[in-house]
Amino acid sequence: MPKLGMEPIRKAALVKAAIVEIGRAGSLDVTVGQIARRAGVSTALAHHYFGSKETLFLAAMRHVLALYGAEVRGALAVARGPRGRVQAIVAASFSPANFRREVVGAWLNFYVLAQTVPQARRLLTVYQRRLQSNLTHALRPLAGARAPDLALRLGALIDGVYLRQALTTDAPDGAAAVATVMAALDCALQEERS
Amino acid sequence: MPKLGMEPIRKAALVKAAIVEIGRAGSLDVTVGQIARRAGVSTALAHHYFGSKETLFLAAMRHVLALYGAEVRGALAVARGPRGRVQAIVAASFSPANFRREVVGAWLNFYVLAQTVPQARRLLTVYQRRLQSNLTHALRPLAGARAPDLALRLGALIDGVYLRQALTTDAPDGAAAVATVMAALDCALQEERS
DNA sequence: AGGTTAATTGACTTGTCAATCAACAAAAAC
DNA sequence: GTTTTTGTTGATTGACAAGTCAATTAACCT
Repeated sequence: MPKLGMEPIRKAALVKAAIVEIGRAGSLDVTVGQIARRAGVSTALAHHYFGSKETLFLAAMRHVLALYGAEVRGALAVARGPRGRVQAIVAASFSPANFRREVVGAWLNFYVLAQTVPQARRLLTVYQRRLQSNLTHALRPLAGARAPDLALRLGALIDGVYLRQALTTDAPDGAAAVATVMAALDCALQEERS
Repeated sequence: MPKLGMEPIRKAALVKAAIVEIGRAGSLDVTVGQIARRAGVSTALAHHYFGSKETLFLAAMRHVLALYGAEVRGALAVARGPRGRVQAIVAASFSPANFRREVVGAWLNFYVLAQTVPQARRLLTVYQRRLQSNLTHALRPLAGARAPDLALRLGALIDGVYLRQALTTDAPDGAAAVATVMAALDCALQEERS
């Protein structure tokens, strides 16, 4: 049965399964067995490729963060004008891919993981810094010296709206989320002009 | 050794110990043994009074939420003017008691608990609704019909700023947090006036 | 004094799960 | 055609933790 070149395929499947299981369970209390079963392999294989549950979790985090980063870059590439760039970042944060219940649940638990696992914290910190930096650059032409402060505010607002999604039973509404954040932006810009 | 009327004392001690341990561990992965030891009792006693780990966690949540609610009410009682009322709510959210690392860590994990335990979700939902309602009432004289929308935005911003505290290694800075939120408020009010 | 009740615990049961290991299958290399 | 490498798993181990129980101590009541 063994075919060659399985490693990347299995790893990818396990990472994806881990995200799904964490999202479904809404907790990091998922067994390697659950993840492996969903990926269609044995627990031993999961350990074979990742060495430990923690490593697998970290790989899952990296995957989610990478997806998000790619989405932001993609949206930025086609965005026009400073305000368009900000909107691109916000919209990417609430894109259907990132704003699904299971993904939000996984994010929430990655925050928890970051409390205990230094490497997880580092990953999240890097993400946050990059978001902050992206927002600041996009805001610079609009808000000048106040750009960093505004970026902080908008970044926190994005996180907050995201977090609240974890509580509501309703289906996620990305458009409404974007509208909320963009309204805050416009109000800040109006303040700027005056 | 047994003195009478221990129940409320033990329960309180266990609840407090649970919050501390959850905050310290940064995760719900704390054993009843750890909590009991910190409270100075045996694991059996913890089960005797609470019946299950989950019930103990729910009691801890209720305690944190009650503390927060009391702080908000207290601040509202002495606040003057509509803007003062908003500031009171915000300041209570970032008061030294609520903005300590361990408490923030506990909050974060209560969000996680709410993913799995319906009653935990109900508790958090009630808190959020009350915060929303308080903010809306305070904002009504300032923002009129836009009060609900603004309350939503400010509420999410509070949550976001709070969440970010869970990641930084720095000591919490409640004043800066309040400033961030109040800046957003002022900017929205300025928009209103124009 | 004797019975009831609250407080308290150590020992035990039961279950679970991460991680390991020994073994097997097939492709590749020689 | 044997040997090595890669993929794969069932079975096992060792640790740990939630929840139970029977037994103990002391206060309270009458």
